[in-house]
Amino acid sequence: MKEPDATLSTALDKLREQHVRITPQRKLILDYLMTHENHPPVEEIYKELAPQMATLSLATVYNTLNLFVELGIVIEIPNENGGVRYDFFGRPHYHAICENCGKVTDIYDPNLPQIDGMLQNTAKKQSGYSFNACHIELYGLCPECQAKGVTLAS
Amino acid sequence: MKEPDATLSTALDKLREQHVRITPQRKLILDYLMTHENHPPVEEIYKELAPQMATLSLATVYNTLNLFVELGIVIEIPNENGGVRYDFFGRPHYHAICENCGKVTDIYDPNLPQIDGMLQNTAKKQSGYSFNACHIELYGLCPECQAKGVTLAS
DNA sequence: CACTTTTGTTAGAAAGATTCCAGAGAACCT
DNA sequence: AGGTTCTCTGGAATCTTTCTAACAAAAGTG
Repeated sequence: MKEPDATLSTALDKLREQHVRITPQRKLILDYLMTHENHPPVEEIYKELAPQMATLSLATVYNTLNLFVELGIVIEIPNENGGVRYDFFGRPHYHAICENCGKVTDIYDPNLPQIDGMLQNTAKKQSGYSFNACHIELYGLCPECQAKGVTLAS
Repeated sequence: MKEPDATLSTALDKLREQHVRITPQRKLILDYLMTHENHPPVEEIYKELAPQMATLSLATVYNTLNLFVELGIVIEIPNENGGVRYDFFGRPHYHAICENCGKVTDIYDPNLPQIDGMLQNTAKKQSGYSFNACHIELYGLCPECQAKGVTLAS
């Protein structure tokens, strides 16, 4: 009963629900994001996938990623150089980001729903917003960069 | 005992501590960020300040903002269009961001230090990172856009 | 104080990233 | 299958950010 791509088909269902057409390009990009934990920037996604689909256009990668972000399937993570990395958001999590090497590590925290609730509660009272998503990033040094003896300016 | 620019001089002290020279340009940009709650993008800062300092260069705005981010005086907030907005970070807070109009509202939460501690604790155990900063963004709709009857795609 | 060294600024050019566009092609519904 | 509508492509256009070299200003030295 173990479908290897159970989550992929779930994600595709989500696309169908939103009346978004499922094209080979979208499937390919989604699959790439789901099977890679490296939080790639646009350029990397394009370079990896271009060999598999010779005609894939860079514009399509941009368009598709923007679409996925709008649909909430994928989220953007700010990059040290002002760039953006992409992250398949199948299960809620937050991010540890290394300020030296730029690595992004996912953190799965059982308390996240509760924390999320607290934040939204306070924020709603103070601002009157209604919320539907929460992004958290912790900045610091990864174990490798710590071992190298890197220290931060501030 | 209410210095109107108490926080400005505090921030300038922070620059001095880091042996960063205080130039008119840096002072101008810092002052602008502190006295505006609009979380401006680079372009807006430049447009606003150019009349006040005719020779101000766009490159200097970029350089200065990057410097402030490195020093932790200012933080970057991801923008809906992949751009970046800048936010003077005098007191810890997080952000409510409207997915329709892009407005950013600061949330000051008394529980933030505690929440921050919980997040860092879990993240440290799971990843081995050491942390020194935490960014939280909540995405949703601001009261004005709610009143307009805007609803979100997802 | 002069002198030396370091650091910051400018303006324009260059590099890089992202979006636009029109026509060709593909997905979905019945 | 047919037709409608949406999507993709590839190159150009645009926008954003960084680089460079020359100059200016400030800090440190004795």
